[in-house]
Amino acid sequence: MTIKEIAELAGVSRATVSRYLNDGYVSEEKRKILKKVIEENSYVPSTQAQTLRTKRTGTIGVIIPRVNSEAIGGMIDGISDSIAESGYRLMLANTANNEKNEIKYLRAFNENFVDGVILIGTIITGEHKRLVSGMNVPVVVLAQKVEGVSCVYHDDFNSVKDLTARMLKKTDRIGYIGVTERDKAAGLSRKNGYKTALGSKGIKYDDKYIVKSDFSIEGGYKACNELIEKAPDVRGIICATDNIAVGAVKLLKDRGIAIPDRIMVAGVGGNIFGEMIEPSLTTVGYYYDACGLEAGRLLVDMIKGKTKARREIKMGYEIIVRNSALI
Amino acid sequence: MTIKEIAELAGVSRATVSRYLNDGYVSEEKRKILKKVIEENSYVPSTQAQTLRTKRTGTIGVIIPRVNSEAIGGMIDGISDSIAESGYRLMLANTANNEKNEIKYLRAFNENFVDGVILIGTIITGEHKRLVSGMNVPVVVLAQKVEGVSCVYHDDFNSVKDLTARMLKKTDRIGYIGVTERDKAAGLSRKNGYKTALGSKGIKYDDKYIVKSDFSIEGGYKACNELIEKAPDVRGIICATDNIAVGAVKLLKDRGIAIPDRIMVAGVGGNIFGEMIEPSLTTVGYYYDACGLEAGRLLVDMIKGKTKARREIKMGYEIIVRNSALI
DNA sequence: TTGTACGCGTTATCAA
DNA sequence: TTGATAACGCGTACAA
Repeated sequence: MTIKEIAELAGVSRATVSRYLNDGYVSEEKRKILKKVIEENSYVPSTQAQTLRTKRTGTIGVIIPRVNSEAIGGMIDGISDSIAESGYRLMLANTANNEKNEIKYLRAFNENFVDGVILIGTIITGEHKRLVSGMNVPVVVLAQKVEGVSCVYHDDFNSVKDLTARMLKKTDRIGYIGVTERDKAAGLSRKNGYKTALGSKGIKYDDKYIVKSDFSIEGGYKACNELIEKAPDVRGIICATDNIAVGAVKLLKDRGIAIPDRIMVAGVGGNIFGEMIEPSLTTVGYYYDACGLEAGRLLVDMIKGKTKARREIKMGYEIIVRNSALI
Repeated sequence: MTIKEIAELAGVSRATVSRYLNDGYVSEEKRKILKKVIEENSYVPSTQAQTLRTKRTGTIGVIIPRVNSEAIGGMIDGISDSIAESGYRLMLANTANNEKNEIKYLRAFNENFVDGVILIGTIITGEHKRLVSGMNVPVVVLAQKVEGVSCVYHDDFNSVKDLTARMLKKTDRIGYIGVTERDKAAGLSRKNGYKTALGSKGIKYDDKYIVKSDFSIEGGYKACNELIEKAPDVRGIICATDNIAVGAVKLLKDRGIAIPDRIMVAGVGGNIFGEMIEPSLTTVGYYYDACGLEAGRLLVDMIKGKTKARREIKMGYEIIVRNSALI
């Protein structure tokens, strides 16, 4: 079914059908006929043809590093909700943790397909920034703060600072298991939060208490082992992610070290499995759904031209105290 | 940049540019010029216009109940991989666990946007089946077996039958915590697996050992309590999902019942958190990634017309024995 | 091997 | 209030 056939069936011109569907500047009489004909033939306009004419695709592209993650799942849920409200569709591009793919999809989205892009970032390189600045559709970066680009991000810095400060009330000897600082959010900001908390209490930052891990549970396991070898006097451990914290807890249990009595452990992320493990995990919770919602709204505003000005939205957090660190 | 502008810049006709981009029936000389002009202007053809002409959108629609789940995440990863190989894009429709939304998106995908649809199903109603049969793009149902429709699904029946059979070597008094049987896969098939295993050993199916839960951890917690009240002599529990099993484990621990010595517990799904909890969870693992991969390939074959015949693909499973049931 | 000309299904302009 | 008609960007018979 095309608009032409509908027009013929209804005995009007294509233009009238189009008007009926859009502005609605049509006489009551023809309106009735059209309603009937369209319903009977269950006619739906071709999105492609519409896009060709109007340059509006009605879809939003979301670039994600992977889909199999609670945090990302939550953010996508939020995005889905907010853009569905505004009648947009969602197109997902999964980069499988490959920076090159991010660039590729940014390019693709820039040329076609979408009216706007949400990039759930991990590592944002100079090339990313350049590309994003030059895009001809609006872009919102999610979960990373990027100078000069609209973004919605978690308060990685203050949340870890808070977490560390609370643990500092129990002990001065706190270690840190971090991740690559190329990831500004999970790597750099969280570590800075830890450092700043130490500084506020006049404690000197000491490399002896710092180790690095990848994002896996096994990574956390190994890193924790390294840490307690380097710094046997450590009494608390802040882990940059919950995954790492789970690995750390495992290692400590395997070595017969009492949690939290001998060593406290805390993670970051608020993952659901934190409350399933033994002991349950003290952590920082972020509002993933709300972040996605906010990003979706911001982007839709930008698309509709409501918001000319760039915006940076920093979201809140909550400290979730459980048994691995009673702080 | 349009094909017309490129043509002018290169001093050829639009048709030649189009041929260069598609069939490639162009002289070496013009080929060189075109390559240069196209690169210099970083020209990319408009997908909408292409679609309008060719009726091919180059994208595949995936309808999912929610995104925040390990199983679904794994399947999407698999789909992404396989369709990216074939040059298709992926469009995601999140129904937020609402059957009405599934119908809505099926309709939308049928009219526009996509060359094929993958439906990750939970509850498949008659309306679903009718709609799917009448679609004018190919459809593959994932994670549910649907008569008369191409589908890729887990072996819910045999996996739970196996699991139960192995537990039956330790005890005859096995309870079952199930979910709604409107979900044919997680509800009906798994329960039938349990029943059949009992039958094979000549044990009479007894309602006393059966309770029902929703899909949540809390649901499992409550259901398990109900079960041990109804059947205090139960020595093993099969849970329809890992989530439920986690709740059950929690309840038993709270009531001071030793796992697995007094009561064994097993789940279904192979979720990662099963190995984090204490005791670690015996479960059935499915190959989510592989399922998604298979579904993607099947759909692409159907789109390209290679596979006229409907196919039903049943995927394998593995029993993962951990500490909650040493079977 | 190349170019002309038409059509895909819409929306937008303009004159009636 | 309506209808002709052009235009969006592309692919493809067909003729050259």
